[in-house]
Amino acid sequence: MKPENKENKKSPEPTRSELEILKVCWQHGPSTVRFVNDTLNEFQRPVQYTSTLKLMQIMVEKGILKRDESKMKHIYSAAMEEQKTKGFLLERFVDSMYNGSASSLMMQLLGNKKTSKKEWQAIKDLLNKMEKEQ
Amino acid sequence: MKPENKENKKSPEPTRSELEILKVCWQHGPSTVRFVNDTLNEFQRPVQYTSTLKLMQIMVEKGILKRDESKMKHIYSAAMEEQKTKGFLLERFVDSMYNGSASSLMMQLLGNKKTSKKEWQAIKDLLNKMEKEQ
DNA sequence: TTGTTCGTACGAAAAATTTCCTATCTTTAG
DNA sequence: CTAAAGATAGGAAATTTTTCGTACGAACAA
Repeated sequence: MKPENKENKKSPEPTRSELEILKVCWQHGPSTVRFVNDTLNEFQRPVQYTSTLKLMQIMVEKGILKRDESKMKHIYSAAMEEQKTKGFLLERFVDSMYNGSASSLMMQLLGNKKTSKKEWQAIKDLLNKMEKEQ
Repeated sequence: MKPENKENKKSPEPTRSELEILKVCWQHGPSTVRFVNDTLNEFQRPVQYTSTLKLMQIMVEKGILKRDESKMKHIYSAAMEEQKTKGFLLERFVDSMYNGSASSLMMQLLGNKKTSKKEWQAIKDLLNKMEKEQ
């Protein structure tokens, strides 16, 4: 049996630029290259159309995006769910930075000035709610 | 006044490999290249001595590491505190992945199977403690 | 029809990151 | 003293990531 080198890719492991694109697709749903590129240019940084195109093509090869080629304007969408991917990345982040300790990360988060009172309240509410549901 | 191009580097922005090295320095304190390299080889992946050396030299240039050259075996240590750097990276992560919403991240974290009951309890305790101190 | 606009494909250049080879110096063992 | 081991420095190669130029087809307005 020849080793098919399509399924056994370990991790999606999006690069930084790929993540930018992924986020647009998550946020706006299936999109054309034009739309993604416009969005990046408006909210992130100047980037050429063909650069975005190329990256998105590569992401299809890697299995990070899917695309519908039935029409001329190809429609790209995230191949992996937002929640799953974010969860995976978060887990890696916690493992790598806080030795897998979620509460350590929490402490950092709460000690962070950028965490507003509103956020803090939201977190408390969330905890309370989960406690009740437990 | 000429712009001195030493202080106004925006972000430390360590790369993945640099972060590996940083973590060793944080965990074990000031270290020689030899020690860091041995540690990486034992716990991370095979890597040549001079590769680690080169990277650490670059990190000194970037201001990510400091070094004491007074003795032959240079001693490297993290230039930025662990907490500060982790906080910065966490903030970037939250901004990028959860639109800056710490509570969103929390939800993801708590929904994650990998967050054990022990962790969950620790988080609750932490929240309670902070509430009292507030 | 014809030319302009907008789309994809593809290769290659450019930039960033990572790895390692080689030279040279210091220390240490014999 | 000499050889071997271990250290740094620096350049260059290799890899990965990102950007873009060019070619060419499809749609569309005139």
